[in-house]
Amino acid sequence: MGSRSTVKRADALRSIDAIVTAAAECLGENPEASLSEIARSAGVGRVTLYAHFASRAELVDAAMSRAIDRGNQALDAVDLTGDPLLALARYVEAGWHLVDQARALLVAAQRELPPGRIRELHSGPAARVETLIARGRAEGAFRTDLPIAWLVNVLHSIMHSAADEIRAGRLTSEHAADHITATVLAAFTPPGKPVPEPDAGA
Amino acid sequence: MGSRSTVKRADALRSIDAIVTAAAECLGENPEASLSEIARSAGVGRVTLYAHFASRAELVDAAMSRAIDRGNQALDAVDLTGDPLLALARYVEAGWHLVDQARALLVAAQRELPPGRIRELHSGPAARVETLIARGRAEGAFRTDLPIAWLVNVLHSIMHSAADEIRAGRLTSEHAADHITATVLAAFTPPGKPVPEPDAGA
DNA sequence: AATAAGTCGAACAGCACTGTTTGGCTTATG
DNA sequence: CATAAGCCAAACAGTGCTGTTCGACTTATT
Repeated sequence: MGSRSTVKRADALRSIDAIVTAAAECLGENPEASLSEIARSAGVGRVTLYAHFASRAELVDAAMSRAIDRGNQALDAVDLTGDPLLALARYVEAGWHLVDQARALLVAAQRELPPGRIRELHSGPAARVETLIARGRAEGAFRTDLPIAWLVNVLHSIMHSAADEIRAGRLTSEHAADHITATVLAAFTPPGKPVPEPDAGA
Repeated sequence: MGSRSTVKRADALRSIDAIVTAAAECLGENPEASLSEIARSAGVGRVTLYAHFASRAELVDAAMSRAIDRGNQALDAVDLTGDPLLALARYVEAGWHLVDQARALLVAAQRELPPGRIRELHSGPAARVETLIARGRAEGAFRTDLPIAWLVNVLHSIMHSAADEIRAGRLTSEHAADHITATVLAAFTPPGKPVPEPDAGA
């Protein structure tokens, strides 16, 4: 689905880009932002917006897809090989930031998009973490007494909550990554084994 | 604030109760539930609802307050003395259930109520956990390298995420408490000390 | 320069919700 | 049993959004 006609004109592409950007921005601040607001913020008429996106859902989907794409690109640059503990730390360092930005956008997506679509969009990042955790388990670094899906969930939920804490002013972005890594590494440690000390990396 | 006139009549009290109950129920399923829906579900006219609650916010506040009260009562029955690890396990056992029920209600509250009010309502349960964690730290059972507020946050955010997982069908309420406790106990373990094995309690 | 594509403001219709009023009815309570 | 308190349906006004249509204007493309 998409380009019905042969090709889009340059200014149309520019408009579309501005709209999606503005959508990500507005919905990021307020998940209930109206299409009028978004159009205004994009420096574009409301009608133009409807000319490119048939419904609110379609726009939210586009904004979310772009955010995920950007995130995937950023995550591609992260080295997830070597010591699973350090790899996980690197992942957190790069990832919590993305989660922070996409936070409210996700809220909007959860309201407007069917749940299956959300999971579909998240499948990329999720797979990355899953394989990392699986490897860590195979090497004895991570616990095997809890399902992988649960561990993935714990990681993301802690990153999300850190984002909330920052917004509430109870946590500085300075310490966020450290706190998340310290917490998650401990949570992933197999029962009976000692919790890793922070001195290792950096 | 509350009863302006001398006393409320019995049927009025019954209506109010039915409304608040229905509100908790409806908002628990859908945070955007309209006042009409709630009134209908309460078996009461829309006008009656407005007779008792001046605004939507007022009703949400009432529903949330009651849920918190109930939660506090349930938590009062939990023994938080003795081994901090076991005490925390008992807290989770009793608490995750409450979080599960109040989950969507909280979402509604976050939209309608000022953030300060939310924190105020949560101060009861929060204080409970805080003192438990503080005691566990003093006894060397919990880590001291992360702020207490962060640990409290981790606990609640994991309980919340478990509730989400259950609703998504990826986790059974059977295993929820076990997973949460296993995760949180590990996350709270001081660096260098071994993660507690699950065989202990039960 | 011709034309198809794109943009825009204004205005329309439709919807759902909030909050209020009116007037008649039922019921708790003294 | 009298009456004040409470209940309710219907109807109203007001708001803010979505999605569409229209006609005039501008701009990219060939």
